[in-house]
Amino acid sequence: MIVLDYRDKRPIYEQVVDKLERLIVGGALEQDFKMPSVRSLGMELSVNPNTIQRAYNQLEQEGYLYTVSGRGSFVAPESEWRDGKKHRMLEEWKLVTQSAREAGLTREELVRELEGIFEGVKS
Amino acid sequence: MIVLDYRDKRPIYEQVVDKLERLIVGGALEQDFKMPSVRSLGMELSVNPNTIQRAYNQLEQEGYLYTVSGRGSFVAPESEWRDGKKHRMLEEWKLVTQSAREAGLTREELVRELEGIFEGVKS
Amino acid sequence: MIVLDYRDKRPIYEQVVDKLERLIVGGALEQDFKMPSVRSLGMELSVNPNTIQRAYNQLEQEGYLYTVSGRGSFVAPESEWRDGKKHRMLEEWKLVTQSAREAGLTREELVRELEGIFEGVKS
Amino acid sequence: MIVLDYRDKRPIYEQVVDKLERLIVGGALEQDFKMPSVRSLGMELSVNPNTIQRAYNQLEQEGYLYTVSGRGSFVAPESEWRDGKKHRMLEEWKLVTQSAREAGLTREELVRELEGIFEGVKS
DNA sequence: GTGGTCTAGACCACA
DNA sequence: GTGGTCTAGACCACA
Repeated sequence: MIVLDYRDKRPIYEQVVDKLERLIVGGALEQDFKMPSVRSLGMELSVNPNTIQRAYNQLEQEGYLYTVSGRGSFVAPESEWRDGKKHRMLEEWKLVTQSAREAGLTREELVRELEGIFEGVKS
Repeated sequence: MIVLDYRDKRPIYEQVVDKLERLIVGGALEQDFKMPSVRSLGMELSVNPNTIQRAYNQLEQEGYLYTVSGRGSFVAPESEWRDGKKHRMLEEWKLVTQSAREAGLTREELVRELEGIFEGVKS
Repeated sequence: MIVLDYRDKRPIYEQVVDKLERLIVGGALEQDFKMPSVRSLGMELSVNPNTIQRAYNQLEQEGYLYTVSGRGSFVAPESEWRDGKKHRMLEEWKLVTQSAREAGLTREELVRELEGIFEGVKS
Repeated sequence: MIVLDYRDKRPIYEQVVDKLERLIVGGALEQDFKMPSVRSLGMELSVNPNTIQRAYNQLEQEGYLYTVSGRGSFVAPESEWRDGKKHRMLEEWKLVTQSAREAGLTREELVRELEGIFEGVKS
């Protein structure tokens, strides 16, 4: 399901959050999909269950998961997280773009890169 | 010269690096400008000189400062850091833009924001 | 694991970097080998953990180690450092050879020494 | 006579030693040439006379200069420093070559570089 | 005075 | 337990 990169400097729980978030945003995990238990995912990744729990908690807080006590964690409907995610990404993107401008990158360069990244994507 | 944000969760030395880097990249500190000594800047920010030292070290490593032992630290010529900075910013920008696309932001939205950010800037 | 030379005028952290680098380059420490913690190596060498930390940081920056926060530091795969190391060594070697030439050493003398150093080594 | 590089990390007195040594070894300063006074050279380089004094002391110790009290410092005859210099350079060269070998550089690579460095030099 | 190194000791996040 | 950060304080080389 996920592969951790031990050479990544971010804490493990954050990597887990990131990977799972991508799977959900990318549509690989559908609404109401039952997530593996913290224990079993911990086993699979050779990671302490506490670490998985922490990741699940954060995902729940950001609206990606919902928990039914005694039953487990499930993927939340897109409406729960879609706007928050888009909004946060846009804010981050604006900050980075601002910094890019200050570092001397031009509008033309960035537009060109943008075209490359969106190539073949229907908006 | 700079103001620390104690709500920022990043370590102090990293904030100092970031602020000073912005001042140098933004042109507020010119080539060969003598930086305050680690002791005096430490006093000014109510921070241990070692912490400032660490920031200066990192800035030197990234080409923003050069140090003459026993004399002080000075702002390096733009040629030392310009290209590295642009390159690193572009790489970061591409990653964030990629993530923005995955979060559902469209080319049109990003181009519109781009225009806003570069408004009135001659490329 | 290593022995410090207190007559050496280089700073301790640099000696530690040097010794560990040799162990890694020489193959004595294999990929993914778990390095001793900064605390335990500090104890062993009667040196402050901060000093070891500094050495580990530098080794990480040069690609010899990778760190998993809360787990420890590990030897990075050879691919991470091999090329950089060879390149830096070659540059240093060229400078020293240039100086040797200026000091009056001849091509013949140096080739002879070279043969001695590479004696019995299959290229 | 000499130009200092303030971005060089070595202490200034060491740079001065190095530059003057090169001038002497390279034959630009002949035997018994009267060196400028520490004061005047200090003025010329915008450097404290103490720093120059320190450089002169070291050069005297290595046999490059001799001092006649009240008269000044003079370039020593080649016989005073030639062998020591060659010997020290050869030792350093052997160490660096040994390290180059350990880093994976081959005899063939080094011989090729050697030919480049000695190109057109009569031994 | 200035940067560079080091120690002892503390507290934190993470696992 | 492990690395990461920070402080207070010390001593050194260099200028």
